Amino acid sequence: MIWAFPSIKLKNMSELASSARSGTQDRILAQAETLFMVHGYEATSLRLITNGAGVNLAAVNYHFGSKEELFQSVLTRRLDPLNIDRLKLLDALEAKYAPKSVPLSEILSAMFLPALQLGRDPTRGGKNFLRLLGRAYVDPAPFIRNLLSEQYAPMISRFKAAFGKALPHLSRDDLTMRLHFVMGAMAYTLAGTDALKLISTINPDEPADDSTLLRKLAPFLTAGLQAPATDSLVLV
Amino acid sequence: MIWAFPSIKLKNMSELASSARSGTQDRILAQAETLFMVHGYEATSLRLITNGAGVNLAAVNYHFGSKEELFQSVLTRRLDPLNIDRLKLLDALEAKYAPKSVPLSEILSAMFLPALQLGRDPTRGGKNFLRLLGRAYVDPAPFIRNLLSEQYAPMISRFKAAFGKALPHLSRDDLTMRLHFVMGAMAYTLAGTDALKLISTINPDEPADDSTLLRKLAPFLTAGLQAPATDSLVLV
DNA sequence: TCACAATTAAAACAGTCGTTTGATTGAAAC
DNA sequence: GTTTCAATCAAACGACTGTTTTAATTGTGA
Repeated sequence: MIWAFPSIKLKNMSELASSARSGTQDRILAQAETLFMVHGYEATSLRLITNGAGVNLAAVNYHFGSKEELFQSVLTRRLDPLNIDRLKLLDALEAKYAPKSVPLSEILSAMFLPALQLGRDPTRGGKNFLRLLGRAYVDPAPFIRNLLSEQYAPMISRFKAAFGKALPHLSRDDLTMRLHFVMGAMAYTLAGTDALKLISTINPDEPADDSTLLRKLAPFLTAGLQAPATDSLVLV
Repeated sequence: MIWAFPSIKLKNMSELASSARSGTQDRILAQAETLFMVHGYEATSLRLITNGAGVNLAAVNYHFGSKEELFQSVLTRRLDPLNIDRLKLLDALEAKYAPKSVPLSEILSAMFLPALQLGRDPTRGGKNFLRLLGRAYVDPAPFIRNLLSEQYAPMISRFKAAFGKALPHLSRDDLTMRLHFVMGAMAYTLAGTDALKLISTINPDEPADDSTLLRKLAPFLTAGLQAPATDSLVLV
């Protein structure tokens, strides 16, 4: 193996331009994004990706090193900018309301609006990537779990602090669990329209698009987060 | 192939007893339940299952027919009784409150209490099965999606009607979406404690067990379902 | 004890998997 | 014009996949 990651070993500007010009990396990433979304990580083979992208099988290992690193590249190239956008919005909100807490609905907006915009922008992955993200949240593969927790740790801790400030009546553990529920509802919503069939046959003429779903999700989560902290179930 | 499913071809009572006595089917089911839970369907090989169960590799195809049918057996042997319990509770509630609607928190109890009891009963799968179920909800494999929707269709439609009666202010589509969120939060909660690491480092001395999580989930969902139906996000 | 079925066992089947190798291409660099 | 090196290619690597086959073994009713 001479260079596992030739695209990283950039000596000058012309090489940067040429590596971007070739397009095989982008074709691989685009095809992998779609196939990982449809079939999941394990069930997607490199031959399926490379055939669909019209490139040689060895191109994945040459450009990305391994299948796991390809998946990581697929995820981070969209997720990094998304989380940066989220934190920028939260920064602006906290500056605006300081020293008071940011209203709950506004914190949720800071989480959702960047995802909504990304979902409507095909050049940034669009709906495909949102679904891939939702599936990644619940994938059992250890390297995906580690990848996501590293990728999300800074963003989540910032938002958790903001939520805690806006919801002073919740204990630390209660807040943790409720954020868990928020992530779950969001991940499941992103993960797939086909999962909707579980609940009911929705009107096929006007399919519930992802942006509608996300908009409907916000008031649901706001009310859930604001609920009193008492247990409502009597255990048997 | 003489008999693909010998356990189904039951000629008399003694044969039923002997097939249950052998124990290799049960050992396969137990091991498969654990491994499918930990690694997911695709990443779990039959050799991993049979080695762990201490049985011959061919035993899976002999007793269950195929890997997919093994997974189906793992799922349905727990899920069928669970959903029957849920519907029994809902029946009792509707009889008690008829002709008025069942209170929201009671409907949610009918969904959660049977799952809570199952989660605490190791002889019925316990926590392992609950996590397996949470993962199955979001597995991309088509046969798992079909399996679940068939398995859940009657239960969901009954509960959806009850929810609709208790939440008359919601349109049909809004109700559908909110039930979608409910299922998502529940699936994500069941799917894994390790997913909690995403949100925060929870106190390792007192790990949030599944029953606590489910009890905390109910007030969250109750408030979310009762939220007004207006969109709270201004789109850009 | 015999016969017959149910079950288990070892081995091979025909593929697919991710990855690596070695040769070939093509375009800059000197 | 030669050198150089990233990029691409076909081909093969060894390991693993779910499934099937064939044989041996077991347990049970006649």
